Amino acid sequence: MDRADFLHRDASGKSLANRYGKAGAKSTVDDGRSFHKGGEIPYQGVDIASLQCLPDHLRDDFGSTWGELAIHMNPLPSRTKIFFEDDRFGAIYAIRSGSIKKSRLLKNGKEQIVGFYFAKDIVGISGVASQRYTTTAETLDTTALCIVPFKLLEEKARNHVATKRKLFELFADCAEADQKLIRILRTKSADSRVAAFIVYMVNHFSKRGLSDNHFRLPMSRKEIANYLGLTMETTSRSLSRLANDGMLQVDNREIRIIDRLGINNLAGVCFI
Amino acid sequence: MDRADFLHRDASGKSLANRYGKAGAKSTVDDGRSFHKGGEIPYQGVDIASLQCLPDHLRDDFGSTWGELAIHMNPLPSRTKIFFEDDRFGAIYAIRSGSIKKSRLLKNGKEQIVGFYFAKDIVGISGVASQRYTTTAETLDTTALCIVPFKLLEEKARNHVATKRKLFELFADCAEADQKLIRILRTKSADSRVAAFIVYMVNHFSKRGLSDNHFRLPMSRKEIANYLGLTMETTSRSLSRLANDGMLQVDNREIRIIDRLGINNLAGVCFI
DNA sequence: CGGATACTTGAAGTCAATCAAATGAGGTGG
DNA sequence: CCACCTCATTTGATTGACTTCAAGTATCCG
Repeated sequence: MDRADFLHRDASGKSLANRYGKAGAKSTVDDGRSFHKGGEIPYQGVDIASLQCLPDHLRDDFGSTWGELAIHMNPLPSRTKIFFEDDRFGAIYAIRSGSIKKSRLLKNGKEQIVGFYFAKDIVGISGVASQRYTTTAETLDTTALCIVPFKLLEEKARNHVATKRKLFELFADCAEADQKLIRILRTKSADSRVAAFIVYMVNHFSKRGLSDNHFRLPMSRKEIANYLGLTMETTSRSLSRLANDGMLQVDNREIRIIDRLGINNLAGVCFI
Repeated sequence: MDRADFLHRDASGKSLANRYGKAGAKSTVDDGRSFHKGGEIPYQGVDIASLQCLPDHLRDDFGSTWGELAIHMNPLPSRTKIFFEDDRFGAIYAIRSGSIKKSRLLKNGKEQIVGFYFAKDIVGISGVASQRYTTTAETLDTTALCIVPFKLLEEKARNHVATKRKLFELFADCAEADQKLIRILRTKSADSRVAAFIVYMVNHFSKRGLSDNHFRLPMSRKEIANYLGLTMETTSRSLSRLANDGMLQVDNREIRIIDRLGINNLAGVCFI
């Protein structure tokens, strides 16, 4: 079985998450090992105690709250599915680098993108309520993850108030992301939606210590359009318009913000 | 202080929920008593053990899981605020009869309606993560509620697996409602959005033992439009069109479904 | 280099927002 | 009980924005 078969679930195959979902706390490491077995990316062992594994805001005062629970994974290639909608829930995933899109498969076979996630984000938590992942997660470029088996986390949360609180926060973040998308989709103007998307992206990146005026989009125009409830053409035209109006420089997927105030005003309509 | 002043928060006033939020498990009953103090609706005492208070699906095999935690309230008049966005979270509310809308206040003072709720629904649970209500809840007509102080519920959930599971379910329902709205808002056609709304309403009612082909809308066209991301005029026109096409009978707020299949097909676009 | 895919741009049509006005329903006070 | 007022709703006409269909250009990857 080659890696593509393994990672991209077919009729009989199982996604990464499904394997982790079935793993007890004890056997998690072994499953982590088997995940990359025979893959092009060699498995280099589990860095159980790695503090680099998890984002700063997930460490407690001793610097180790979740690090000791997390399994440090080697980078996954672009367009790798991490878990599928309706897969049994078993772990949450912290992004160390790269990017992920979350989507739902509609009954007509089309996908509905419900969010984009980047370094220091956590994905998969929304599955805890129903014990199944509510979305499919897929890498947009080479992406390094930490797997945090939920059973361990839950156990820790039982006696550790800070962990419990953090779990609740992650939950609240999920809901807030949905509300943000609802606000965007209620906005009529395509330009405002696109501006809101750009502002969201740059805020997200700058909050994480990256440049506050330029970044590279890891997703296609089609995917942006899908997320924003527009067509690819309209999204492209909006970006061109924003560039023509001197608000942005657009060079393929490289975006540079020229008129931050203008963009904010335009995006503001989404959040008024 | 008259009731209107008390229920509709002004600069110094507090909503019902804020009072409950500050109440400990012990003093909840007293706060419940004080809520109606001086109001036109006389307070008749707390029906602690009332099994009628909560919907069937919130009872365990012994018929009393949540009933013993709930405070049975007298009906509130139409257009009464139950809790406000950002109020301190303290209790969840089970609707016995009537209807509620949940909304968020946008920065420009406009409201954004995010959901409608009816008998046997639960509202307020989304506040648990951030310990603040994430929306404002308001009755649309005369509405009878049960208040379930969350501290008691949480305590029960600690040792009672079924309660814990039910809490998770309620959480998942919240998220699912958001996803439903996202699907609707991504739908281009106004007719499809309105059809989806009608289908949602009738399904909701028929699942709860009411008629599966007619019902009365408790909310205005403006509120439907707000929820669906349309204007009032477009919503009205869509309803007229559906009526003209022989799918519905519309008499003011009374709706009767004539062509269930046609409506479903049209609405289906929202859920494909 | 060549094929495929991603992206941009153009032209035309459709549909919802907007502005405007008329009608209908509900509530109030005489 | 009716006149009157207010607010909700419907309906009409117009305008503008987004989609759609179509063609051309750029970029990526072997």
